[in-house]
Amino acid sequence: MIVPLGRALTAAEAPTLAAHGLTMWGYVVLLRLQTMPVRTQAALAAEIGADKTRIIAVLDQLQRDGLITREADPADRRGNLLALTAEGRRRCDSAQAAIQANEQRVLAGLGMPAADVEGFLRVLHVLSRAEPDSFLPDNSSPEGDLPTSDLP
Amino acid sequence: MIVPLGRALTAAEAPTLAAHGLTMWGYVVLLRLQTMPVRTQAALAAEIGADKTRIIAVLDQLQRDGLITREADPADRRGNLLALTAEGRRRCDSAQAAIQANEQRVLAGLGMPAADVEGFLRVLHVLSRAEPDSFLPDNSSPEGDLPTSDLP
DNA sequence: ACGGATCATATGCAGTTGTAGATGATAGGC
DNA sequence: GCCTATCATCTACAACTGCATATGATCCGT
Repeated sequence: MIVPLGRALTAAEAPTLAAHGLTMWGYVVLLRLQTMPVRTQAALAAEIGADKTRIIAVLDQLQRDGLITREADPADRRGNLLALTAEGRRRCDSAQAAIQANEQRVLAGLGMPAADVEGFLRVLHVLSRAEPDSFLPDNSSPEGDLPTSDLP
Repeated sequence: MIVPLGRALTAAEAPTLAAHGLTMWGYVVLLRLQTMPVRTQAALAAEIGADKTRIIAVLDQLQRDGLITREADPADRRGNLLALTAEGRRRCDSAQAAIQANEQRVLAGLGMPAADVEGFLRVLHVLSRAEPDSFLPDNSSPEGDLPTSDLP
C-alpha cells in the first residue's frame, strides 16, 4: 500500500474534522468509544495505535468539550472508565457522516464499477477492525544479499 | 478512511523495507522512478508528497547506494535528471514483491470473497494514482452549530 | 546586461511523534 | 507489611515533518 496515499487521505479528512470541532485523534477516540466504552486509557491507546502519554491531552480536551465521560473505575481506581456522552455520540456521528459523504464523492469520481467500490469498502471496513499486529510480516529472511545501509 | 489503519499498514511495511535496505521514503522514490524518470527533484517531491528539502538526503543515500542516477539536465542545468539504475530497479522490484506478498497474506487472512479483495486492490491502485487534492472535501459548511474548540 | 524566476541546497523554527523514564496512587500475591 | 506490577501523568530527548528563508547557479525575457 502506498504511503503518500495514506497521508493524502488523512490530510483530506482534517478540514472536515476541524469543521466539526475535532482533531484526528479526537475523532479516532470517539469512533472507538462509539462501539463500546473502555476501562483504562492504556487499553484505548493500544487499540487505536496511539501513545498512551500523548492521548492524555486528547482525552483532556474531549472531556472539556463534554464529549466523553472519564471516571475512575470503582473496581480498580488506577484506571479511568471512558465512554461517550450523548453530545459525543452526536458529534461523532455527524463527523463520520460528513467524512463518508466525501469518501463516496471521491470513490464515485473514480468511475469504477460499483461492485469494485462496494468490495473496497467492505474490505476496508474489515481491515479497520483488524489488529494492527496482524499486518506485520512473518519472520522471513530478505531475498538475496542486500546492503545494510539505511537512511539517516 | 481510518487513520490508525493507515499508520499500522505503514508501520508494517517498515521491517520489510529495512530488510531490503530501504526506508519508506527511499522506497517511495524508487516506486515513482520505476514508472518514468523525472527532470527535477522538486517535481519528484511534489508528486510523492514529500518536502523538496527533505528528500535531498533521501536522494543522497539512494545515489550512494547506486540505486539511482542523478545528473544535471543538459537542457537546464538548474535541475537534476533522476532515474533508476539496474540495481535500483531490482531492489525496488524485490521490495515490492515482498510487500505485496505480505499484503496478500493479510488479505487472505480476512476470509473475504475473492471478488471483494480484487475489487479492493483495483480501487486502491486507482486511488494511489489519483491527485492528492482530489481527496479534499468541497467547501461545504458544517452541519449545525458546533463549538470551535480544537485540540492544542 | 539586468531583473525576475527556477532549481538544488542548507538551515532554522515550531509542531508532531515515538520512546524512555520518573512519580504517585493503586492493586495483588506472598 | 513488603515487594512487584499496573495505571495515569508528566517530562525529556531524538527524529521527523511542514514551512519559511537564504544562497548560489542557471535560465529567460526585456
